Amino acid sequence: MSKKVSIVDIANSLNISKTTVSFILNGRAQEKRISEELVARVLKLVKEVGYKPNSLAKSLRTGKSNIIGLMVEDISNPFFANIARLIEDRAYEKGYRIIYCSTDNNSEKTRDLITMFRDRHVDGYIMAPPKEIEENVKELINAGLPVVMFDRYLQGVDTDYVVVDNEFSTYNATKHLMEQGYSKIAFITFSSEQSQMLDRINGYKNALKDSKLKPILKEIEFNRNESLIIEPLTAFLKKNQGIDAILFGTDHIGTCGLKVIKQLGLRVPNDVAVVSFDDYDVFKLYSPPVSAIAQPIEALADNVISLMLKKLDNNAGNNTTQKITLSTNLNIRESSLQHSKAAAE
Amino acid sequence: MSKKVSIVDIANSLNISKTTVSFILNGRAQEKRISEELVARVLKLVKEVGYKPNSLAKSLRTGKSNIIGLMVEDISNPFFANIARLIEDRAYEKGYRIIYCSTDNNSEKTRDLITMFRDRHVDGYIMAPPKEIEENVKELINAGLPVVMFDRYLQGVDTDYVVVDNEFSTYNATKHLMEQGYSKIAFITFSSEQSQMLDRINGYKNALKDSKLKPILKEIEFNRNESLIIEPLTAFLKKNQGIDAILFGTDHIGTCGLKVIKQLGLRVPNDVAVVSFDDYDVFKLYSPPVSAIAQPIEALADNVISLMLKKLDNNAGNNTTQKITLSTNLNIRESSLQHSKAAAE
DNA sequence: TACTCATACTAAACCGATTTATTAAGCAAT
DNA sequence: ATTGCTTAATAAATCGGTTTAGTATGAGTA
Repeated sequence: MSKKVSIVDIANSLNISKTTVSFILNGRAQEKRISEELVARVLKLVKEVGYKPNSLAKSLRTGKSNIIGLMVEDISNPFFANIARLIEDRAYEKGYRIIYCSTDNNSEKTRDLITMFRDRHVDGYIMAPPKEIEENVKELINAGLPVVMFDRYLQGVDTDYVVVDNEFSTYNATKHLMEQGYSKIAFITFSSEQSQMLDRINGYKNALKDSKLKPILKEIEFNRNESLIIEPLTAFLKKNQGIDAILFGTDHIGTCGLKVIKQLGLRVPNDVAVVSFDDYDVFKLYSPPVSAIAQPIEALADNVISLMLKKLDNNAGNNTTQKITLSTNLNIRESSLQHSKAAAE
Repeated sequence: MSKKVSIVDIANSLNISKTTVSFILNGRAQEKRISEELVARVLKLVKEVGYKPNSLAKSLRTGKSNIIGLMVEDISNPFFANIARLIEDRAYEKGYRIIYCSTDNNSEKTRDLITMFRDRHVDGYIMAPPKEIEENVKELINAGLPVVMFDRYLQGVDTDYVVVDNEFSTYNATKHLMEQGYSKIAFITFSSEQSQMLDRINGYKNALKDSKLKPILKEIEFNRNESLIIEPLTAFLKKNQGIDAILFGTDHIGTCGLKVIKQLGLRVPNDVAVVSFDDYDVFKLYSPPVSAIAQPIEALADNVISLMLKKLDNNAGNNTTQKITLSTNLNIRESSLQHSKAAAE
């Protein structure tokens, strides 16, 4: 019905120029020596008719949008959903809005999304990057656009990022299992060449190396269809019956793993001990409760958004990058306790 | 570096008018009788330099953005995260992008978000609405903007929506508990005046009424801080020790409920049987597995996006609204089976 | 009186597209 | 030779803001 008021309508109503209105609304009244009396009249009318500047037009002219693009692997994954939520909250407080989307770790789709973000003039990019987008990210950086990564980073691309100490986390969790008397410890995870996963694998291997134990590594192809994860997992566990402990690489694979373990009727920890990366309701509520490597989600989100806001502030300024590594917390629960011949019976 | 090419650059390079370029790129070359030879030359150059129209400018002129605004209660809640993900996928296939955000069931924030969406010219609104935004939604509809609701709807606002048969779902679940021999059945849920919750409560009450049992209804204030949910829940369960079964109103309250039950050392289903609305990994993996009312998430998302795309297509067209109600599935698991004095011992 | 300078605004260009209205050239018919 | 009709293209207006460059007015001063 009422076809939204524009800045021209405001100007005409008061018989003044839209320039003046613009200056007033952008807080440049003093600088431009506009009389306090006129400022008051303009603000009054603006409030009365509920005028809001069209941010599209604004963005077109200024090149700024007050929107931050956030790319996660999969928004339906609890880890990413929670981080996204916290980032959204912090950004909102600072007057920024978030557009988010899931990359599915698909490089092609991600490139597509980057161009979409780009021509929507988003002010900054926060991402958990898939592989093979190094060149695209470099382009962004060369164009002077702020980029912050989290969860993982791209080798050879100099950006700010916030990650956790993945290598130590799995090292520590594996050590814990060894201390509890387990020796045939498997690491099951999604196959990936991403930094975080390579680090997790290294941590696991190094811990075993200390005691000259052999790694048992199983990598599973990610698939949105859960049964395609459960299937190879089941096959693997059926075959490798010597395994006495499993470390899962992410919450999702851990959850699937528990389903398989349950289905196979294995007792935890008597038949097999379990530790998973990422803490999650499922692990806390499982019987017995499952030990987990908890990532500091709030701190992650806080650091990510702080870095981004800092970069947005001094847009021209220094281009030193910050690389932040946070530590995790190993929450030890019953699923990974005492394994000895005596205790096992 | 290279300051993005615009339509003028393309036009100048070929010594033609930008109008011509625009017509060609929008598939109006035939209609505008532009020679095939010129069309070819333009398309060639466009591909060569990788020109992409600035969608901000496009939106400003056309009023269309190819963006759909999606407002959920909380993106970190698995039910909403999953729906959001499915909707995002479907929309993406059709060339639409999604901006989503969490309302927190906060009417003030939601109004704010609506204005933000509005001046970003989103083409359509998909929402799980909080209360007291009837007027704002009516405004959208009056302005001819497509609105589709899901999970719940607003009394007195005539929009398309997709919901599940909440009333029958809880009726059915309650009946199931009664058939299994439970008689002191509590319904625990977040307090809310929203349609879906009122229906769930009604279904529960009606089932009890059939057998002249007394309802035991506990409503808990939602809070992002989990301990503020756990606390009153614990108090309630400690006080009402006669309860032999609980029906939880959502996945979140159900998860919290399980934490409390575990903490209090109650056995399921011997001390207390459990059924929850929403199916969720936690329920499938719990020991014993928890019975749940599964919403047809894919069907929900499919219907929502289909309705939206249909409305976007015939933007002018008919304004009949469609109200779709889907049925749920009661997945019966051990947590709600056989209760009798004999079986209980 | 003429010249400078501050004050208080404003006209017009611009961002990058779409869309409306118009035109120039060529040809056929009157 | 004029009119009329295609064809093939374009100039200019528009969307709704911001920003640059400029103007009208009156007071102060040499």
